[in-house]
Amino acid sequence: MSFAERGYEATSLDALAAGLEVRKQTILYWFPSKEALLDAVIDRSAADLTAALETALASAGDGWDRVEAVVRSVFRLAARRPELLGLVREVGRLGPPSATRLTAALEPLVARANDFLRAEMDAGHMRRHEPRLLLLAIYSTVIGMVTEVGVLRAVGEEPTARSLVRRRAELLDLLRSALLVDGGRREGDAGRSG
Amino acid sequence: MSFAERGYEATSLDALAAGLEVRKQTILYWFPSKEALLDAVIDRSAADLTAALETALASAGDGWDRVEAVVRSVFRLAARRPELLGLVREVGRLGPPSATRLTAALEPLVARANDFLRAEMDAGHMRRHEPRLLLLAIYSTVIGMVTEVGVLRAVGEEPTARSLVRRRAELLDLLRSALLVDGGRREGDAGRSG
DNA sequence: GGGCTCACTTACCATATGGTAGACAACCGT
DNA sequence: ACGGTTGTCTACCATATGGTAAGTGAGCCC
Repeated sequence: MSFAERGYEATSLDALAAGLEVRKQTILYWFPSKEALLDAVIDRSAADLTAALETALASAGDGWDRVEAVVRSVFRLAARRPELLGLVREVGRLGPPSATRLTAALEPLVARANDFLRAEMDAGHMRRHEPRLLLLAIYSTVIGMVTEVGVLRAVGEEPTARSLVRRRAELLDLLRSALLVDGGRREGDAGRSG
Repeated sequence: MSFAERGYEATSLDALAAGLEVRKQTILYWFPSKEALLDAVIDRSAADLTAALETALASAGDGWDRVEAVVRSVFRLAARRPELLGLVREVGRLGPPSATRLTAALEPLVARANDFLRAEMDAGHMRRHEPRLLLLAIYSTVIGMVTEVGVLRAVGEEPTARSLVRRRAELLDLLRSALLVDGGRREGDAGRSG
């Protein structure tokens, strides 16, 4: 869906319909309004995203493997269905009520990630951080590495498939260094342990 | 400028004019078109951003201090002039030609950052990474930590001033772990200094 | 075959938008 | 005092947009 590429406001129903080789009224027959269409797209995307991550996590091991599985899954989506991640980005920008809908749909994933991170920290595998802020940071980085085509070009990297692989490797490297305890240490020892 | 908040397409000249307590035609008198206005805003924002970072860097020390100075500067901007960073995000999303204009205006900063990172890596202070991709990652994380209000709420953090300080601390912590050699494990080659 | 629903279409509309044309008042140097 | 410039305004306009109303034809059920 080109809501993700051109942006919601910039995408007219006529343009959308033309892309589907259909008249605008056909869209309004299936969806009562443009916003309802967006909601439907959000629901569908959230479901797809959840399914993809769920699948990836199902066959993943423990600990760091799970982080890596999620990242790889997201990058696979970036290659196969870039609109999906673009939509997440776009909806986040639109703010309520659409953003609320999306975050609500993804809340279970967030909660799981939160619990996971906390558990890993408690187990001493990961450095201590505020899990919520850590999630925000990881989210931003991953989405950015995957969707920021403009910035990518600005730093002189063309958004090819090969580049995507490089970015994935780079990102995993960074995350490992940032998160894993045995991937670095030395910081003021974690004061507050639950 | 509310281009940053509501988005370029979603911001009408009338709305803009109303905010300025002026008629739309006054805007079109000073700027020949809406896009010209955007360009002007971009130029101004890029200049302000550059000035802010330049100032921060001028009184910063060496090595990691410089990264920290930049991050602190960006967070200060986030508190004082949130539209500035919002605009960067928005323009990045708009794509060419506006994005090209912005990236061109910020290119000197990018080049400097690139050189800096490479030098730090060569000196063995930072882990080896592709500087360009590293920049992309840092950019995404910083902008995200500062502008992703929706995601912030989604993870259960209210975007207050206090939260901003927490986010800054968290981000600096993460960056230190991720980037610094002595903040992490033994990386293959690069002889670790100090 | 008549009625009915379904998927989709054409016709149309109210509104909002970016932009043009030109009036009008304040201010200027002479 | 006056012609010109400057900044803002009112009056319009062409177009695009989301949405409503009203068909139209294919398939189906009896």
